[in-house]
Amino acid sequence: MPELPEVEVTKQSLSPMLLGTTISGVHVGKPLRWPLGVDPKTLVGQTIVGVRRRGKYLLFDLDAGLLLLHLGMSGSVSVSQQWPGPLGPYDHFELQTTSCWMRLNDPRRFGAAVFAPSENSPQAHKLLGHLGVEPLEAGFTSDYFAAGLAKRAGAIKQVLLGGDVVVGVGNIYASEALFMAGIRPTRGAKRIGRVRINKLHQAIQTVLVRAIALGGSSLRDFKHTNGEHGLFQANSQVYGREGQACTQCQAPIKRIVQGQRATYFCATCQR
DNA sequence: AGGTTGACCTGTCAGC
DNA sequence: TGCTGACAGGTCAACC
Repeated sequence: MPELPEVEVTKQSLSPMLLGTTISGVHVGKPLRWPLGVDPKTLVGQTIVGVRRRGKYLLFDLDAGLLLLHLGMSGSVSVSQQWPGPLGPYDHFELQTTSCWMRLNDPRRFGAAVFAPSENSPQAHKLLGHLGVEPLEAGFTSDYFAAGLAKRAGAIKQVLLGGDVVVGVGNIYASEALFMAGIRPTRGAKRIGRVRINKLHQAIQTVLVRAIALGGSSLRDFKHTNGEHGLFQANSQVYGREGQACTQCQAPIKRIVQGQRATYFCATCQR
């Protein structure tokens, strides 16, 4: 999915429903990417005192510990205040609280629900420890971004996806931000001039903020907690538009593969 | 140490 | 209609 905007939109809708409620039941379905790491029963009785996002992880602060949810490629979360019926074949994790049910539905099972005793525990550190700065927080300055890119010889698209310089920029928004900044996805990160780095820094924030406002993208099966699809898809400038005319210059959009992932760009507008 | 590749798992869609 | 292969939002571990 689930890039930063989708996770952020999910967090925003989950938060008011879950905050302050107490877990009364936990159901674990088929194995996800990682095991929960604790007997589900130990979560019962704990109150959800915080709902946060870090990169593409949803974090639920409990009285004693932290629950991390990742949506992988195909995950989505639903919450409802009435019993949503029996678990479906792809509902692999469910939290029942004193006022609602929350389910993680994930056909491909690349997602995960993991318990960590604290944010500083090894369990949490393994997943969160290497993450770069949040693109929409104050730490993401263009100076920081330029310093991060200066150390990286690899293609800028793959550095963005790596998540150790800046988190949350996934395959769709990496293509979109690079188009907005006029930078070719294959360009070595350290070979981008400062003026263009500033443009990319701005483009990443613009693309993400816009996507959040539109409710996240919805290329396939992403759904919000209320079951509605996002609207970003209709706003895509390059992603998924191979062969179609560039919105700036009319040249056909190209598709290449980098690191086994599809990249879309305009060979005229992006250098 | 940074860069690259494979693996995880299953649904959908295009093409024959 | 049915089968096969390509492809899909992510990210870690294991290599060079």
